[in-house]
Amino acid sequence: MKPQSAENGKPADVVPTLEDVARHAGVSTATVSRCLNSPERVVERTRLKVLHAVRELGYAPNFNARALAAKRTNTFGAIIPTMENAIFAKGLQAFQEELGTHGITLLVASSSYSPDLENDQVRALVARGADALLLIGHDRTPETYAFLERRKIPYVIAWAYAPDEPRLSIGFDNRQAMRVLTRKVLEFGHERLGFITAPRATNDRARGRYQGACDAMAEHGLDPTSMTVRETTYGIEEGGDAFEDMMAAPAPPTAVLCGNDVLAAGAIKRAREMGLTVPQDVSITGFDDIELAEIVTPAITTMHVPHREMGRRSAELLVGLCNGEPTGRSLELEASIRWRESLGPVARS
Amino acid sequence: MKPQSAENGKPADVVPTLEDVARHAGVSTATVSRCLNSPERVVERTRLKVLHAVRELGYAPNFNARALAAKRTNTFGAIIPTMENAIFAKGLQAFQEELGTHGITLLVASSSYSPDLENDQVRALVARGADALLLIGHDRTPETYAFLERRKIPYVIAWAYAPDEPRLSIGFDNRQAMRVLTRKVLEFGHERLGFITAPRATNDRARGRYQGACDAMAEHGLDPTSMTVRETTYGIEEGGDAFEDMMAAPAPPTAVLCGNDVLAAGAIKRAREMGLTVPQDVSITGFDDIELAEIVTPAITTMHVPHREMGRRSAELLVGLCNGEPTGRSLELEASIRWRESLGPVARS
DNA sequence: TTGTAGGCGTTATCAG
DNA sequence: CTGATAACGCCTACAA
Repeated sequence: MKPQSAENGKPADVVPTLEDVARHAGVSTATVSRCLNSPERVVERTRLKVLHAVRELGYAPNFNARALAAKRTNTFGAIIPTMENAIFAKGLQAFQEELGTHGITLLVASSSYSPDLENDQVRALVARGADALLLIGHDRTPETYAFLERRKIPYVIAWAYAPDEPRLSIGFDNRQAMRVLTRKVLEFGHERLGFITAPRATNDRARGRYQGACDAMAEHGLDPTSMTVRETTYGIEEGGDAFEDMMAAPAPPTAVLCGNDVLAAGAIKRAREMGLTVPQDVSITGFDDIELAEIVTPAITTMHVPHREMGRRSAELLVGLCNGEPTGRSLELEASIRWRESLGPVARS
Repeated sequence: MKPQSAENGKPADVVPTLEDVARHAGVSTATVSRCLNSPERVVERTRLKVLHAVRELGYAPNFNARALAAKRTNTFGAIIPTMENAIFAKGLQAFQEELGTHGITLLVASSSYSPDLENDQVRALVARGADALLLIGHDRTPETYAFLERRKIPYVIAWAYAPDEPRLSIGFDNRQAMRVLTRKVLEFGHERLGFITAPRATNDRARGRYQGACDAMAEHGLDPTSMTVRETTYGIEEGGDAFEDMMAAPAPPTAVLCGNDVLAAGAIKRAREMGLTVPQDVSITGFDDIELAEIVTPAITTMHVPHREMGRRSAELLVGLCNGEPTGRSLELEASIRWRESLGPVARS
């Protein structure tokens, strides 16, 4: 069965190319190309003719061929650790919106918190012609950084601003933020603290947050090592398990700090199931301020991070970089506490 | 400043090409290409030599060029209405996992529930060489369908199985599912129902769910038009607003059905803020069974949809289609009620 | 088993 | 303002 024609009588299953359009319009391929890319460089009459042919044939430029020839794709890539929860959704949304105003398309990949997978994703995105990349946090394999440098791909690190990291980053100081939050917890009179964190080995944000809590304890004259720590993967259930486990100790914490809101939501849920009242029996705090934090009962007192601002600024910076602007500066944004209901004074024992 | 050399003394800022590798290894480009794509067709000795050169130069194939020449990208695309909440996350995850086992990469785009935007995304993905597409629901512009047909792009529609739709789809019957859920609500003695739905104009799932509720009412001898309906965009707050508005009526509903869990979560939250107890004062049901449904207090009685199964099956079907298997059949999956706490008997008045 | 060479669909450089 | 024509980086018959 040979390619024939569609029901409308037009040639159908041949994907029209520039050349088809050119022939159809009686001009050269170069002219068609110009019509599409810099319409002002061709006279109205020809332009109309060409545009007509384009419509007639249902022509759409082949992106791959274009990228190959033009060495620019107007596509940026973003690699986030996970799409499973909303932690990065809002920031990414803002990133995309800002890119949109510059006519740039966004490709998203998720690494499942695996540096090796992230490395693959970076290569895949770059191989696809991504002009620039948005990355989350500083921790990644040296190979990835080496690859990025060698290919001279502009990239920015979001969700983390660390004063001592050399790379271009836009975000907040995770360590400092958690230190501030922990101080508040301590000011409520809590002395036995618990800390539930995501795996820290390859996650500088999680590490920073943990260290921030330790900082605050030390400041307060408490021994950081007295803090009960549970490390667990993301997830409501996981957070709950860690919490339950922690509360089974002879002298359980009176306040449990969670490295993120998902974990905190899990802890709160489990507390309820265990018959504990939050914050009367135990205080729980979160981090990130995703929608979940407001929904849960009691609502989570958490650290609000500037999701949208990070996304928007990252886009601006990257666009600038691609247009040859001198490499911008890292940008520190503010995170601030959102007071809600899950943190209260220590219970009298 | 001219391209010089990196710290390791190797040429650096030139992106290595097949030809570079070939020269470096003392073979032809064809051989290098074979080493990468069908290693078994080249003897060990040469292969090692080539692989060494590849590593040495940090070579990574240019995807666009490859796609251009091979006319196959091993890339599928998925366009979902939103990434802002978790509704599609789990299914997409499963889709991606299944594709991964076939060596296929996934590109994701989100349409913000706009058919026009979706049309753009489809074209963008196809222009980028997507071999196949995952789409959500049946509603989209005729242009989009026409484009897909003309380019002969395999695609499958997920999240919706409608017996009377001709296109290949994998999902559940939204209408039937909501009808079942509504029946249960009615069996609890509720007669004044409220319905909060996402915009139905360009969303067949939302429409189906609404109709299902009407079906059940009619079955039950109730007038479907007596149901209070509020249509609102996705979002916790929006759901809350719709709920509050609805409850302000002289004879407010005793049970409010929500088109999805996000809306239901908003309703529950607002109910609490209004001093209403769920389900004693008013029952609320959701749809989708995303994580949120379990977290909220009270936990939402909702319709569980086969997220992962839809994702996995869609991937299998699409892979088959790309390998020239005869076009598969649409597949209806089951949705079933998850009983939790937000639905109870009608209050005595 | 390996090399040669043509072509994939665009863009960009130069003449005309 | 428009038309040849040479890249772009890779794949794949076809030959050797």
